[in-house]
Amino acid sequence: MLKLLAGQVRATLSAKIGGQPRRLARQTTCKLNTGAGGGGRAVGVGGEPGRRCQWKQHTRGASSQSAASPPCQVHSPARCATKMMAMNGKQHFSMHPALHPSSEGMRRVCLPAPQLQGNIFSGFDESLLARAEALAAADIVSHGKSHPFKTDVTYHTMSSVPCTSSSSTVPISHPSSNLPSHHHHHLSHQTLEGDLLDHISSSLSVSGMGAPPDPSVMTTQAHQHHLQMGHLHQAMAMGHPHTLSVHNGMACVNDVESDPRELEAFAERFKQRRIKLGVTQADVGSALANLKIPGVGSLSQSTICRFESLTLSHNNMIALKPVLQAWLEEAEAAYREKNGKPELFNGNERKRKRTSIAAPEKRSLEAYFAIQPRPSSEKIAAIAEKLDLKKNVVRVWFCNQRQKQKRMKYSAVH
DNA sequence: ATGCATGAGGC
DNA sequence: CCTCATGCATA
Repeated sequence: MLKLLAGQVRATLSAKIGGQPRRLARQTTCKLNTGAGGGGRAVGVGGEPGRRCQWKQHTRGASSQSAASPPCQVHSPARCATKMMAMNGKQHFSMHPALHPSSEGMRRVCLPAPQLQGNIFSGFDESLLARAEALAAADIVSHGKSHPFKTDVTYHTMSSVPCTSSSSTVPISHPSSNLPSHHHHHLSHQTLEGDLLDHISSSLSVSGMGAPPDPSVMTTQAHQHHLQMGHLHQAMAMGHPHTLSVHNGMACVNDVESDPRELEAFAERFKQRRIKLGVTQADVGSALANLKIPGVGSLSQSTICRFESLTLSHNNMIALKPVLQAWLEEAEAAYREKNGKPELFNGNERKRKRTSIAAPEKRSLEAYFAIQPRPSSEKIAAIAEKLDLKKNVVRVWFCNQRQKQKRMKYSAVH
């Protein structure tokens, strides 16, 4: 099984890191950030200067961006298009279902969900919307802030999975999309408005106070998957931390450890060592391209930061770990030898404005989200209209909110 | 450290 | 149109 695991990891890596598409299937395209925005799945490039973290990172940073990453080079808008791929092709290893951790499932399971009532009313209409909004507002007034839930959920270590990686590729990934409903009901739909409203009201208020976690979404999805896994594993995972050796071309990555504890420990260790080396998150991100690991390009400061703070999905953490581990080893070796590392500094110009949703609107969105995390297009349009926001902004907000919910964060809780 | 966004890969 | 991995822009 190790092999299997290893394979998986690899697959994961390739898929993600490599810029390859998640399911490996298609390859291609790396997209890097082309001009605009963010990124897609490929490894993009980019580091950024950002920093301001409290730790010491001195800000120097400069902007970075490395130039090209192996695969695609990046930075420019259209460039890359094809290429890449060389690497790995491996892929598809399928694991036994049992092995898979399905991160999603787990995650969800563990997540605290704030209010569930939401599910019950899944289809709210205008009035419901209005209600939610009103409630949100009221809520606010009454308690000061009160959002129903906090954004990130935390993934608790324990639950996680054993081995796993699920690569995004195969297994796990998507449970989600359309999930049916879980137990309770989604059935209702508009009809029950009255009742729903009442419920909602209560729920909202409740949430305001306690902010219970919302299981709605997760629950659903979780069900889809096996929720099981909860604990099982750790055992295996621990084994070896092998580092991944990624020697040319082949990465032997076997880090199988998908043990959340391991990941958590690694992230922490990574952060400390990085700081010790005096390297910023942005530098690490851009330096990754220098590792020349096939399929691995640079990453942004954001991603490194999220890795360290464990705010990436489980799969993503697992995929990135070997790469970061490789960098760390190399950087420490270089440090010992006193070689400065090459890093890269580049500067780039950027400009893209970020829309910012005002607090009141945000509160309303949160209220809606508590009721229905996955509003239909129509609902989104209705919400957008009410809040005077662009529909796409609202849609993206919901997507991001859902993503946040699923985010992993190991908290030792439990 | 995070919010809003993009885009590949999927249904 | 969603999910997921990521990134730019920001607080």
